Amino acid sequence: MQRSNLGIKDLAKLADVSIGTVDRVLNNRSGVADSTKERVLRIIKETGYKKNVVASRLKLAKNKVIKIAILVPSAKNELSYWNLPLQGVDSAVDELSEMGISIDYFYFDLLNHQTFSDQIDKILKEEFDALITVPFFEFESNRLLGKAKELNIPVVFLDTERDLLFPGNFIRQNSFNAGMVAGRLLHGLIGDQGTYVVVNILNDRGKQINNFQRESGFRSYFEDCVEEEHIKLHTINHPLEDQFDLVPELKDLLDPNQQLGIFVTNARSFLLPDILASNHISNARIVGFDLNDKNISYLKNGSIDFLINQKPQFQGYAAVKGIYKYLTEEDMSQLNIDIPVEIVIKENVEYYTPFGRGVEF
Amino acid sequence: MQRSNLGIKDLAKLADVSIGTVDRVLNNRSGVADSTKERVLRIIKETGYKKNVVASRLKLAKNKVIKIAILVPSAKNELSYWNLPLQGVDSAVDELSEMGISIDYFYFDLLNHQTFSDQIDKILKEEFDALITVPFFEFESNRLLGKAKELNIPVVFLDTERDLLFPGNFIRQNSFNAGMVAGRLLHGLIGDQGTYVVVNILNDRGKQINNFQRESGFRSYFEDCVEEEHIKLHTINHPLEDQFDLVPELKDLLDPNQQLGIFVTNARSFLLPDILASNHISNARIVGFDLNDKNISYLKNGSIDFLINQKPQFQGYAAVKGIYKYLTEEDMSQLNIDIPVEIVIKENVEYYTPFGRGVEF
DNA sequence: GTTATATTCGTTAACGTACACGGAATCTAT
DNA sequence: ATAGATTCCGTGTACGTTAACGAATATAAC
Repeated sequence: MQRSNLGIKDLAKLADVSIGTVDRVLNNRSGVADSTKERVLRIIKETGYKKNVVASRLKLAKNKVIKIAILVPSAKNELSYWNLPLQGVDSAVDELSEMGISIDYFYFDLLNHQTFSDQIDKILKEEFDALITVPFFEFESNRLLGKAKELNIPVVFLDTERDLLFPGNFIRQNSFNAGMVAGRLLHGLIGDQGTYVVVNILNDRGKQINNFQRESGFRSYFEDCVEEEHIKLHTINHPLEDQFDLVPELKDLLDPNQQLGIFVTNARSFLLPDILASNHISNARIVGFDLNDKNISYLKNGSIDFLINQKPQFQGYAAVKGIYKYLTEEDMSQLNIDIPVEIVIKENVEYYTPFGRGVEF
Repeated sequence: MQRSNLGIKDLAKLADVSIGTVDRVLNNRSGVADSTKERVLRIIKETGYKKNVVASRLKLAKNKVIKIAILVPSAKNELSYWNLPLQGVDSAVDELSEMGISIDYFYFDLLNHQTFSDQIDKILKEEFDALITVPFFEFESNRLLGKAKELNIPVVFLDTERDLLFPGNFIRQNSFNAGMVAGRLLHGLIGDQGTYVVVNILNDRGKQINNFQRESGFRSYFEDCVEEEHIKLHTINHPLEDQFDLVPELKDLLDPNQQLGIFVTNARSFLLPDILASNHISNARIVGFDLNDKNISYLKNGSIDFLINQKPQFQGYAAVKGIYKYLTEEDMSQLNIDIPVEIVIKENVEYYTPFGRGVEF
């Protein structure tokens, strides 16, 4: 890291031109002779010049605000998961407010592809500098990436990774890896002799990419780590309904002499403890995802053993910061982030909960 | 958050004075009549003006560099723990380099109080704007805080919290809480029937505050959470020697029919697996602290089950950022931080290791 | 040789804050 | 009454970057 700390003015002196010319070279604008351009470029390389982003944004903050759009599923209520990335986004925008940055929110309906497409079109028309969204619809995501590539607008996808026709930027947890983590945690609690159940609680949209990957990672853990003998490992795919009761399916699987390990592949692990209790199943351990209020309260009373945090607030925060870094420094390194698979238990949950002890996300 | 985004110039216009006068009021310098001062203050309040820190630092970066000193134990080698906070410090300084900030490193000898005191005196003479250090010596830490208070220099302590005569700033993990976390993790693996051993591996300096607090938290977990029946819970305090062998003490405690849960209260949990193996003890589970290379390699091969991360790099990083925020915005909120008790296992260790997948500390 | 048209480059005024400098007004002392 | 001190406040420059403006030179067309 070459912290030379010299400015455009010094470059000008060294290259024996004016700062205007150096500026033209740096922002490769037209109107500079090839010979001088070469000379200036040489000086830039030799000195390891790095532009002062702060001064640059100070100048530009008024006229050239960086406009970011975020398009997420419309939330049913204020406790919705999708408010969390938005919180992080707000927090980053607030931090960068002095640098001239603005954010506009757009929403689509998870059950309606068209609403996503319509919003995308609207956003692309309004000349935003960057877009944050989710890759839930494959076809539409591909269409988006194609258009964005033409317009040279960076797109960052949150929450889920998926293969697309163009390379995309993803800020999300590796769900396969998260499943492996869940595998070890549950295995540690239950041991080789127990019965294991992967519970996919499906909503209107059915099984999502994350569910598949988490289950796959979970199974992979047991394939890798357990002496090949037959671990009893089952899967239940259950639609989410008003009167929700897993037990008929569970009962067949359950050996009362064995411990039961339950891995819930989404945020609805809070549904399990009551069902288990009402059916007098007491030897079960649960690992689930996400720090929603219900999950947290069951974690605190011991009904849920582990929660895995995918840091949704941080995803939004990091997306904005990454975009800012890319647009101001042409550094793309922060546009692709593997969110740590954070393990949360009763004793450390307060660090991860909003307004808890933590300062980070 | 009132993002009015108006500047000192707008304030001046509103108050019908010049920007110079507004500046004098803001930085409460002398030379402004009470009546106008009052008027300006009213405008400031009404508009919710917030100074543009970035522009301010741009102006001051050259002449008024923020000078920070960091005083840590001298490292035996490059892999030493104390290089980690320094890495974080460097990283923060790098991030803030455009804002005019500099760091100077000082070292003391952990076995010699006097070296600490001498370095403190040296630092205080050189007119630093802030100091980062560790509170390992009680008397000397008190002396430091007293002097720093006089000179109005903020001090941030890393790694360990301790009661001192003046209120201090601490960026550290709550070790009691970390012990509780270890308790639950080990209890989950071993269950009520096992034997538990807290191992304090002592070096030249004996038992440290963190060791006490971690053990205390660990014991507290079992008091709170386990149905009062007698959990078998023992403590071994063992000096660190070349030929280190815990087993004589362990053997007395060990029931071959029971699982053994070992909680190592410092970073030396890597010493245990070999000792256990050479004595044919195979039913032991280990929870330790810190992501040093040896611990990580045992974590990866399954000899250690959990490691607790206290994010030493982040501690250094956060200290510098907190000091910067305090000195530029008079916001002390980032000078006291409870580091999350991060749970690390084989499957997620790569997120926490330097040059791993993570972007944060 | 004059005018038009590019091409290349220097000058300068911002962005918001800090602070030195000095001007103007009021007050004190002789 | 006038010099000097004091109080109050406005002006101007600087931080590093950007970009509009225009000056200088070269090339082309008549």
